Amino acid sequence: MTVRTRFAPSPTGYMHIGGMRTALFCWLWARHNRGQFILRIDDTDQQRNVDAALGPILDAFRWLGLDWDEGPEVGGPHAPYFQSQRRSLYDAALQQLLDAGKAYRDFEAPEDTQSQREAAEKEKRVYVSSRASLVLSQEETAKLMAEGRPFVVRLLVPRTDKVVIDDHVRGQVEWDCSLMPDPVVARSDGSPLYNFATVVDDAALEITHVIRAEEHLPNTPIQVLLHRALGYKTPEWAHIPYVASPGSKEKMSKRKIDKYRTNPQFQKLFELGDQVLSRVGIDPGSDALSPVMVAYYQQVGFLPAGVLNALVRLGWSLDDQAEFFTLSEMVQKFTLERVIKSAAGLDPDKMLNFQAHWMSELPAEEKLAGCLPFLKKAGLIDDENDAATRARVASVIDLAADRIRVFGDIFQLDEFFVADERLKMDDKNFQKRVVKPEAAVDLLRDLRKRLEVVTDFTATPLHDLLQGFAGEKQVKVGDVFPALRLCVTGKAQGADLFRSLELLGRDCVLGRIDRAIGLAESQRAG
RNA sequence: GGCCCCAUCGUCUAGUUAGGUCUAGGACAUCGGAUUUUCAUUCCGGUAACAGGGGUUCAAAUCCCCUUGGGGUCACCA
Repeated sequence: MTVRTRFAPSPTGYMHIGGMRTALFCWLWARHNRGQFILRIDDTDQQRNVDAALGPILDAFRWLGLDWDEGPEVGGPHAPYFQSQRRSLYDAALQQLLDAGKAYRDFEAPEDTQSQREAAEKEKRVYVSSRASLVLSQEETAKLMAEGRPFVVRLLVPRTDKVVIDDHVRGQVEWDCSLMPDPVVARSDGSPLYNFATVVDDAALEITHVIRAEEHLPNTPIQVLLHRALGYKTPEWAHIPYVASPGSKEKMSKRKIDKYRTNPQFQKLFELGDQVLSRVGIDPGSDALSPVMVAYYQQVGFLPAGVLNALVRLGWSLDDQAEFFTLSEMVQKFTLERVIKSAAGLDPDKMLNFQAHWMSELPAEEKLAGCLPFLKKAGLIDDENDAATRARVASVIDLAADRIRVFGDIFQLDEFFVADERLKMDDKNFQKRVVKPEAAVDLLRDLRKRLEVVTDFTATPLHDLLQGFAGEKQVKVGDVFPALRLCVTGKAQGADLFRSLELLGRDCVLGRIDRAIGLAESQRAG
């Protein structure tokens, strides 16, 4: 048997991080078994704009490197892969159910059904369908139809049956059919409902394993009944836990983003994200892009490897040790058997840690390729292809070392790209290190003279020079180094000071010292 | 409320199927310390969990029951 799994997104305009985890598990199970992974678009409820709303979803798959064997763009033997284009299949299946007497036309007014439901609830009684339309004779039914009386089609639930599944994650789960209302399978306009279309398609596409989030568990008995009624072989089920928001068991949701902003576990990620996004021209406060969406991580400069690793470890583990997995290792080692049952909260800190790990493994050339677009978007460089620019960026990346966890972290080193007059000063520390200490400005002036004449403006001689200078002046290096750093980078801390000086170059360093001295003097005067 | 699911450090998890090797392991976070005259990294170390109650058993985190708690879902949405 060839394993075939599917992921069936609705075109919503964005890819949910939790949905992505579900998709990843589907994909991994298919690949692990050398089977096929199918993308099917559940757009029965959509009108236009399917293309626009689908784009970000396909982009997310492409970005993470999850390919699909059948589906949009690639087609396949069971095309089309949009439910909106498969109507004839549903119509035929509907007719089949009706002909076999396994479904019936329900002429009951929706309000009546609703009030029965409410009455049952009030009386603490289980609600099941009245089936009033079931007693109608063929003639009566035909008459009502001829009159144009609206009806829905309901599956006739075999009330004495039980549905038992052997779920790959949850084990045996069972439902008593006597407690189930007859589910609607077709609306009054004849269009199929989710549960029905899904079953028809899962069978038609020969899906062997339905792997989906556990929120679908209550749909399962209905779908099993539908499979049976249509004479299909039921697929195997695996209901995986949904992705919860950090530190909770609540399903992660796009609408709760304001709440997440105040969640301490989300703090570092938001800080990082806000900082990067504001530089690349995206409003960090807007909910058009948030950590609930896969695109967020891409825009902030995460690696697919980092996101993938974080996702796979959410609800799945190999053993008591392994944390890091490449995609191909995941394919090799993933099994449904080792998926956990309980909901797993997204852990942004751990995600950042996975990310940092894979970034540190990334070859320099790829780091460069990743950082360039960020600098370009922020207007910090002009031409990504210019050899000199690339060389400079490469040097900065090398200097930054593991300070770059996401590509957007390159902005931490923006002093290497901004013009001198636009260098932002960390005012608080500038006050403390340069403006307030009496001797600081004089010291900087003397230092400037030395820097002006030093023959070899590279890290090691510069280090020796500074060291000697401090000794000579009888001051602590702690009084000189930080002040100099503030003057030339605007920051209180950062990458190696001497390599920074070398990379900045003599002219730049001298100019920035002058500017800082001027700034300090005017602040002292003021 | 009905139905269903879940329950180990703050978080992600190992251990539960085949009870003993678990004085409960790892990772992230956190706190200390070392290295780096900054920051980051790296390295060492610390704090920290079997929801509660009953059984079964020589022995229970592991099996059974109850309680509590958390969650999902209850549409002519998907």
